[in-house]
Amino acid sequence: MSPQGKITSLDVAKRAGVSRSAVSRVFTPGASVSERTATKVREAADALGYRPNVLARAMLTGKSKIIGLVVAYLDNHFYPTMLELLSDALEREGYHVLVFMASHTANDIEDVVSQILDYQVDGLVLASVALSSDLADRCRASGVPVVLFNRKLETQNELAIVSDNHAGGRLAAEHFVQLGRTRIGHIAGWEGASTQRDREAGLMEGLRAAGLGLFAREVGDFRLNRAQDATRRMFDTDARPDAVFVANDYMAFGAMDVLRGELGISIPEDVAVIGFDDVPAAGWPAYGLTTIRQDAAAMVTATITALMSEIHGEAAKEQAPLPVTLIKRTSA
Amino acid sequence: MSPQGKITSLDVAKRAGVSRSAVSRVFTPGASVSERTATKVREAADALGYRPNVLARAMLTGKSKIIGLVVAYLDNHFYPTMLELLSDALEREGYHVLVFMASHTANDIEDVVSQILDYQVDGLVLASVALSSDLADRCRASGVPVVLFNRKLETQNELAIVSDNHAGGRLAAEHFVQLGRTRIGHIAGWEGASTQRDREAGLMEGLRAAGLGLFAREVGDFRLNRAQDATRRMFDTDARPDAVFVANDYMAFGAMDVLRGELGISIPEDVAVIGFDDVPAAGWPAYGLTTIRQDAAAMVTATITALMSEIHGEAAKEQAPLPVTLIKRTSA
DNA sequence: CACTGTCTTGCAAACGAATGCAGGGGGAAA
DNA sequence: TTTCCCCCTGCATTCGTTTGCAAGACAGTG
Repeated sequence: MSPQGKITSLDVAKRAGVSRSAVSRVFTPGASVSERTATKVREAADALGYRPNVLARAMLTGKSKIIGLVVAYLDNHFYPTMLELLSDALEREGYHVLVFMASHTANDIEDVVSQILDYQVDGLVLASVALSSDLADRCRASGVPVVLFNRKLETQNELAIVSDNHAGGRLAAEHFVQLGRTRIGHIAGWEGASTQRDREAGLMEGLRAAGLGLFAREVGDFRLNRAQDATRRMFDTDARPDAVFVANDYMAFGAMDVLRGELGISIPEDVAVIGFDDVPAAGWPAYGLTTIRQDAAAMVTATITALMSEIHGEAAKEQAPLPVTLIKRTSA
Repeated sequence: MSPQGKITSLDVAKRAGVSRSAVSRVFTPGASVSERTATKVREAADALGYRPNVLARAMLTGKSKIIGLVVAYLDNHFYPTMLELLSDALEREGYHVLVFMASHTANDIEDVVSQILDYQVDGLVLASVALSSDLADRCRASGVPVVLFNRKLETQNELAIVSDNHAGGRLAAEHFVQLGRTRIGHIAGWEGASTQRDREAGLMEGLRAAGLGLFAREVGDFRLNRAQDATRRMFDTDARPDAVFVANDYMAFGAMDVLRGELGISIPEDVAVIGFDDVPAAGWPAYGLTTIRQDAAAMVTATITALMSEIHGEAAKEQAPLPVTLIKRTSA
């Protein structure tokens, strides 16, 4: 009970009249301790306010019980939601989340991942972050399981948890067609993202099936103001689309604001809008955004399942894309 | 260069033909190493892909370079924003953020904080989380600096970073008065929160100064659906308010949705609405929410300054509440 | 009473790096 | 050339745990 310094297992051991090993065993589930010493130790520990030092344990066991999360966009509400679900679920498993922002430049991911590995994380979740192949190798080399969240790599055989983005794009196309729309525009996200490519490919396939082509296309890079600019460009013409598929809800909000607020276009009468994700705000009446829902909870569950399998040595099996649903609201 | 196992400083030392100490010193800024061995070591380290183990270093130095963050509401976009700023700024200082959700029950904060301390964090940020006084003591006892973010404790002398919530409430009142509104309602947040109390006290003071009282009051607990219920209750009467001060933007969105969508009330003609925080969505045309802006960046900066002072042993000086601004948009 | 088997428990060696201390080497000054 | 001093470097200890190993305790059985 040093006034300022930490109390160690040795302090507890002394007070309980046992060895450090005994103390350790009391706090190690499944270790062999008699009930008598266990209570003695627990009493001493409580009295002193002792708790095992996770870092010291981590050194020895090689398990830090921390999962690194690299996340790029926190302004798109899909990711805070995901973070909350992930953190909650991991806490239940005795893990915790160390957050790393990759917001700045694109190629500092290298640095970021290096820093994470320095913390001896037990696993790594990369949320909507592109991973270079040599970086992937480095991670594998250091034996840390990596899961890509909402992004996949064609070239690598990394674990990737994604929704069926292709099907989602196709659903959007089909809904537009069913509404009788023919001049369909697309506001794309960042073109380096697999999600973007898949969603757009699905859209194109759906249009083609109805004998249609893409009427207009602009890039919004998954950023709000870029999406707004994209919208302005797309509608600065006489031949305007009568429907727009926006690659995610976040950008769709920006697009709707421009359409309604700046251009006086009414939704869905003049232009129907469909987004992707189904973030909470999509359901708020101010937007009433028709969208393709990704099941964030299922994605997180799948992420954790995969992570835990890998951590426990069983190679996680490839995860099929998770199903998406068309949520009809007022914007289309 | 063991195929799977970690490479340690010993591996690098062998390859470079020096001792472990030399390697350590190369990676310790300010240590005494000759340029010649430094390059030798760096070469060997690069070749092997060596990076110092942060956990091992942490044990010895007592500095883990990790900051714990406990956060309750991630659905209110003020907090993701804050998290992004905080994480970015801390990364710049060489720290990282370990996230803990306190979303569930109220009294598991005890557990949560204990768990955090197990990780030997260098500091602790509690965002909109109430801290019992004995818990505060335990933190102090373990020598971990604690900063309360957006919440303060009357009884304790904990470091607390808050905006001038009182002034904010008063600004809202004054703006309503200036607009000629007289029947002013208030949708309160969680009543245990100091922010709520201060904002309401400021509102009341402002009203009183104009010879007014509160016309209606309901509690929304900082939750969206509770705020919507609160709005329904408040307007389920013939004597309706002509202005509402909602304790944060997040609830204000819910209130506006109910007013416009369900009750057909127009904003600001029938009812003026003012929120608090100025989250990004408040500026989106769909809401155009007039609000009291908290400067999240300044709050984060102040948080980090305080934290770093305490970590480096200089007692951080008490931080005055940060100024707030009335942002006029279309809702009032 | 002796023997064997099952539980407990302490000892000591890890884990990977930082650092005080003392010794070695080299350069500069006389 | 000698002496002195400073700069580097290696040794060994330390941080707070876990865990294999072996010994001790104790009960059950013949």
